[in-house]
Amino acid sequence: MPAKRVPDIVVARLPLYLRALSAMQNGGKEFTSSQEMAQWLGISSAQIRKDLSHFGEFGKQGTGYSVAGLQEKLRQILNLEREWPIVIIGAGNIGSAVANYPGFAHRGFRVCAVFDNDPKKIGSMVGIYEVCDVHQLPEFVREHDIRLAMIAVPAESAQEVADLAIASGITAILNYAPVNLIVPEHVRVENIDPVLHLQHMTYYLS
Amino acid sequence: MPAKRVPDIVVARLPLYLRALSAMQNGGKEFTSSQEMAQWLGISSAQIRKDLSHFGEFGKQGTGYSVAGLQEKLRQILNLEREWPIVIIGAGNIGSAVANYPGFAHRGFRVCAVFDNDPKKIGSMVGIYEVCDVHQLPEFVREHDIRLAMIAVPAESAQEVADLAIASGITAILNYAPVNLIVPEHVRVENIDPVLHLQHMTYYLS
DNA sequence: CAGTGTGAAAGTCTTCACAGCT
DNA sequence: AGCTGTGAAGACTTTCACACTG
Repeated sequence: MPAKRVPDIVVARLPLYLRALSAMQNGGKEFTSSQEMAQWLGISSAQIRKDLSHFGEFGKQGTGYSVAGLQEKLRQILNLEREWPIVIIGAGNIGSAVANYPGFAHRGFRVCAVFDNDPKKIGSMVGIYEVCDVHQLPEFVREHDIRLAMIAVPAESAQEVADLAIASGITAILNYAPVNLIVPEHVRVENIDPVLHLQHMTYYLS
Repeated sequence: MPAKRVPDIVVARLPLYLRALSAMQNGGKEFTSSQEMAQWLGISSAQIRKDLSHFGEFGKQGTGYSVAGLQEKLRQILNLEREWPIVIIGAGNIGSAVANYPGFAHRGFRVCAVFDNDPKKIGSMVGIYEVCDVHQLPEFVREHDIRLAMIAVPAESAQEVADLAIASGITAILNYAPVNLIVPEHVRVENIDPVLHLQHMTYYLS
């Protein structure tokens, strides 16, 4: 499918397109156009067409795109035709909230376990999950062939926990700790730090 | 300060620099260089120097940057020398986790109230906050002159809630709902959707 | 016609490489 | 020597504008 190498920034927009298409489908739409999507997303229609053109020709001239059809294509491209298991490391505020977040299930992911190193938390329930000892992480990850982890531990422990996860076979990390993780070449990290966003916005608040 | 117009992408990196500098200061460092920061952050030293050069000359040749000094400069640039009050709208999983997140206090922000529209939640406690009726939002925002809101409500209500917040005087929104908010020119929105990050990463997991 | 797919042009961002300061 | 600040070069991204198609 990736005829040539596709810029990462293009790949990053595909999930956004997918999200818009889902919303349109819920609204009962059957067809859409690059213009309509563009308006919805606040970007240019040319960009959407160009982005999609990296992967194939999914539209019909004069008609636009089938909402269901384009969704399916994007799911294929993003490897979302299967369900990905995820582990959460850290059972504090954020870890618990993420574990109970209902938004994963219908978008390709399933949280399968929550880990922590705090003896007080191990064994307790976080939603439907019993918190496991982080020492069991390697075995669990290997046994269930898990690639994705979300890290929601304090900044001080994040690197350590990431190292453990990677040694266990994790190759993609969504990191909620406010630190830059150092990881080997073959591992991808994305970060979520709300404060970074807030500090970005305060620049524009005179 | 902004000699000319500074690219937004440059502004977005300043908080990252600030975060790295804080960590260095906690580690007892007094001076650093663009190279050291670059290594820490996984970007190029030239980029850091170029970014900073938009705002002034903060380093000393041969020596580098004073960790404390550069931090102060960045705080000035980002308007972080004051503390910004924030309201949270939505007292579910995410809203509660964010309300109790200890990471705001020392980075320039203070959560001052949590709102919801669910009568079952209104009046209950979320950490140290009593959940207020969202109908009180306009008055509260005006009275305390609040500019920043975090939206953590279900996707279906997010736009409605954003409109209310904006009408009340909010001009910057950190949106946790998985939808694209449509807002007037003068309002800034940043989005956090973990699923977008996960879907981005699965592209690279064959 | 309305709307795609796409080269070519324009615009933006990053890296290079080096003069110059400490 | 070591490291900054910065024009100029290079790389990357977005937009334009139009031939073409259903």
